[in-house]
Amino acid sequence: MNDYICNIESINKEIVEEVRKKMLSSELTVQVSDIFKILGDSTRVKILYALFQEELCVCEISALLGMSQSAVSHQLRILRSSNLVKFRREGKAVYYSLADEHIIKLIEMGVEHAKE
Amino acid sequence: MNDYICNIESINKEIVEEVRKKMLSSELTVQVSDIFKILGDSTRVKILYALFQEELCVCEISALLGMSQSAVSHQLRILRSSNLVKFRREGKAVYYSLADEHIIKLIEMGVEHAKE
DNA sequence: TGAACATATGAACATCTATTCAGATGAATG
DNA sequence: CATTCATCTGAATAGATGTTCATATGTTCA
Repeated sequence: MNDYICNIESINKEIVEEVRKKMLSSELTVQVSDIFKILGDSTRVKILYALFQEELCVCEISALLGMSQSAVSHQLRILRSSNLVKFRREGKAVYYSLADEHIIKLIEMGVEHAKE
Repeated sequence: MNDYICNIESINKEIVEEVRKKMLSSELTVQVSDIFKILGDSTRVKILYALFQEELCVCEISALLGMSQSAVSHQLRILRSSNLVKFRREGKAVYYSLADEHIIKLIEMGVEHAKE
């Protein structure tokens, strides 16, 4: 980027500084946007919402969503590594469930926003 | 994808159907994930959070974030087209502000989640 | 009107992302 | 222990995304 600074009345430099003080830390902002990035894919939202209703194994999820088992598994990996889901093995099947229902509150709030 | 269906006890087909009934509509899910997609970039979260503090013009935002005017403008275009920000022209400058503070509630909830 | 300034935009580019495909892993079962 | 089944994983690929650069637009002011 260039270091261009516009000439709008000098007082606004103070405003910028005031706003800067109230900003979230850069790390926190990145963490927050990382969470939203995970919710920014409809497949993952569907998986989370399904697991909110019921514990499900991989093949049930792929049947529910009409997606390949592989695609679902890749997305589950992302959800696992962000600690949004947990899983247990039962024989050949692996059952997934929500690690924390808090994430559903976020989704529901997104739903509220979308409905407006 | 392949149409493979696993052989887990037949009763689970009923479970899948039960869950399917409780799922959000596909369009709504896409709309929701589209909102999260917008929040899934730290630059946009920073811009929204800054505008929550104060109405700002483009060059103030770019000074605040240490980003080029062009990059900020491109992001503002995305925020504009999702109706998250509004703007008014004042001479040469264009001042942006939040269209709806509701989006901040979402961000704050993301912050809560991130802090855990 | 022309120069200076603030912002917007299109093209180009590098990076990231989601899915598919092929094959590996790990558990049950005969 | 070989086979079958459910799941996982790595490589490949196509499409999306964010930034930069150059330039266009629109406003002010001399």
